[in-house]
Amino acid sequence: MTRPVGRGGSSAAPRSVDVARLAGVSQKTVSRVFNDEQYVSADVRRRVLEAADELGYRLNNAARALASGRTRSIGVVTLGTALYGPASLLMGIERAARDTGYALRVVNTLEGDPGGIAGAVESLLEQGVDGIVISEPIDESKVSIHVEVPVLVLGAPPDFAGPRVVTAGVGSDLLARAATEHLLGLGHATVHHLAGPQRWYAARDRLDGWRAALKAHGRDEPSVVQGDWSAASGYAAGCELASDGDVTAVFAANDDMAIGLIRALTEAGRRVPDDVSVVGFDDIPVAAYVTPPLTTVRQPFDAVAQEGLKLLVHAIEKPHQDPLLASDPPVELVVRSSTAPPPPRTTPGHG
Amino acid sequence: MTRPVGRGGSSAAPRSVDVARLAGVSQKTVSRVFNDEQYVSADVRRRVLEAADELGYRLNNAARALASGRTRSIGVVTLGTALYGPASLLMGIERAARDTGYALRVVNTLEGDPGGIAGAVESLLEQGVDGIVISEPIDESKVSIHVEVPVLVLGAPPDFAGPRVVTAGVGSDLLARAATEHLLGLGHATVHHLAGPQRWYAARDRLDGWRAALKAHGRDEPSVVQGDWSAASGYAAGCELASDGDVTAVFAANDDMAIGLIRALTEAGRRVPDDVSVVGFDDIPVAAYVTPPLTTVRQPFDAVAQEGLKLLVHAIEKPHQDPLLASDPPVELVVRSSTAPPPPRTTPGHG
DNA sequence: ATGAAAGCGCTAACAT
DNA sequence: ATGTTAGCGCTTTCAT
Repeated sequence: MTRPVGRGGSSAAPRSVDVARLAGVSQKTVSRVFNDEQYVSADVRRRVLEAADELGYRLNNAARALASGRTRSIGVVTLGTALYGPASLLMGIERAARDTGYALRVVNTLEGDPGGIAGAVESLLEQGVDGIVISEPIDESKVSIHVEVPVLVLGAPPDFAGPRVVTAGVGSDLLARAATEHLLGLGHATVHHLAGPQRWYAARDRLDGWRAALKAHGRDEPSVVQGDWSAASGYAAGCELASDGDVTAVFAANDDMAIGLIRALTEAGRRVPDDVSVVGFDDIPVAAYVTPPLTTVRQPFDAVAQEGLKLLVHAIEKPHQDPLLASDPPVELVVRSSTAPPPPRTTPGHG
Repeated sequence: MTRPVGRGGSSAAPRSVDVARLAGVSQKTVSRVFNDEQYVSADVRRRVLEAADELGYRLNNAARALASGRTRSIGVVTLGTALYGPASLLMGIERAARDTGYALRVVNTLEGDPGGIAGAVESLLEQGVDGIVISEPIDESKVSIHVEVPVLVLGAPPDFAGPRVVTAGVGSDLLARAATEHLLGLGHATVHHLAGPQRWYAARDRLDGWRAALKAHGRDEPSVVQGDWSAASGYAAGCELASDGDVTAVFAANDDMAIGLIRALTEAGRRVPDDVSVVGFDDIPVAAYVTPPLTTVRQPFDAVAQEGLKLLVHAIEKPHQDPLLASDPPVELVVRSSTAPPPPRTTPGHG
């Protein structure tokens, strides 16, 4: 109690001046060392580093950000679900961000959140970020992105535009198309689609890909069944589809729904893949081990995150150059045992 | 080109002085309004808010942090996997953090990362955080947490101690015990365990719970089979266990492994649950829809995250009070169709 | 209930 | 290759 604990107290964190004093150099030189600037002699650098180590010095990021105007951090807006896709993407983003030397700030938008994406972006801006990534956006009241920092939108078409917006990984329609064509190639007359919630761009994308494949091959487009990503909704859809004898192939917009669907089909006495083929989307970790092992399409989350971040960092650090362009991620269809040729038509007529 | 774009340029973000000027008050008053301090007349508050709105003013967090010494953000160290458990926990933490007014900074420790948890903590400290949460820690070279800020460890026993460490959600041994006792209650002579990687506290916890249940009931403790959380490792374990006719019940440390296990058992001709009962852990979204629907144990991730954060925030904001104590999270066993009484012993001897 | 002055710990711009 | 000076935009402390 005889000694103030606050400023100047014994517990105060060491600052760069303290290091400078101990190393016998100017404070600016310490700054140079910690910023890897050139023109510091090896000897001075060593002395500074030693002094810093001795004092347990740590750079103060707030001061650095204030003085430089750069925070060296990137904000990400996620959906706040533990769904495999979004979660994988987030992990990929963290890894990629760290590789490029940026820290990560995360804000969720729970579905139906007040403010939604716009609110999340606002909150990130206030926290201070050099760039923002919007992962798996959903469409809510036309977010007009009106921010000074560059924005990376992962998994939405470029019409999500704004002043400094870059996009990556928008090829999920291609993947959906590949899935549908796999089924068509097996000999199915047409393919039904169990769609995700249409507020999600990811869901719309897959719907588009399915539709494109059907159209390209001149097939009928059966009416779409709506799900909400959950296995429960897949189960409900399966109950509905099981009663329709024309259904021989279904493309589900994610694996969870595909698994629910298969269960409903099986319970209704329709065998998978003998009677009905099912393909999923995502290749979740258990996809290869459910019954039957699921044919599905795999998204290269890591690659998408990595490329996206490269574009974002470029936009942050070279604001006057043209933004880089994203390349389409590779299509990877994993064929397992939930798909097969359609059963022979035993009843040619409908009655 | 006739006008510098930098300082004082037209694109500079408005500061609190600008707001003050427009509102006709002092800069300090603007600060008061934005910090919800008392002693600001309703009229002045309104004028300040209007001015801020007009200019598009946003508080500068770096400056605030520098001046106040508080960052109003919490750092979380995660494992960098998209596994359901860790991902759910992270989402829960984000939500809870935001509810308490803190922003979130996230750092992964990929398994086998240089520096590991200690490195991640160091990096968070440098970024500037008021508290740290270590989610689902793994045991690597005895991390001695040596930091000034409070640390919340989620899902590890308190021996992970340090100066200002609080713990929550360590009851997963209780859940494991409940799972094992469910099997015992069904009449199984003993229960095998398919364990997670023992570097994870979560895995050890479950092992302990299983062991405790067996011991409490005076049962044999079969040798443990090691997995790595993946369905593939569960499958491998299943191949091994299928050949042992004594195995009638298995408790798997997570659902993914349980699903792989069931597949191997089924392929080997051992029916689940008729010949072998299996219980998983986590209640992943598809657990109810795989074949057979999985009996499993559910962790209240949200509740754990919320309680943990309450403790952490308390430790941050009331450093001189005693830390709050965590209550054990509730046990929730979800009984579905992968568990049943053991088959009648048709072959009494081993010949 | 409001304001003035000082300074948080760093980087930037300009010496030397 | 190294040092000096002046802020960055807030909060703090102390007046009033």
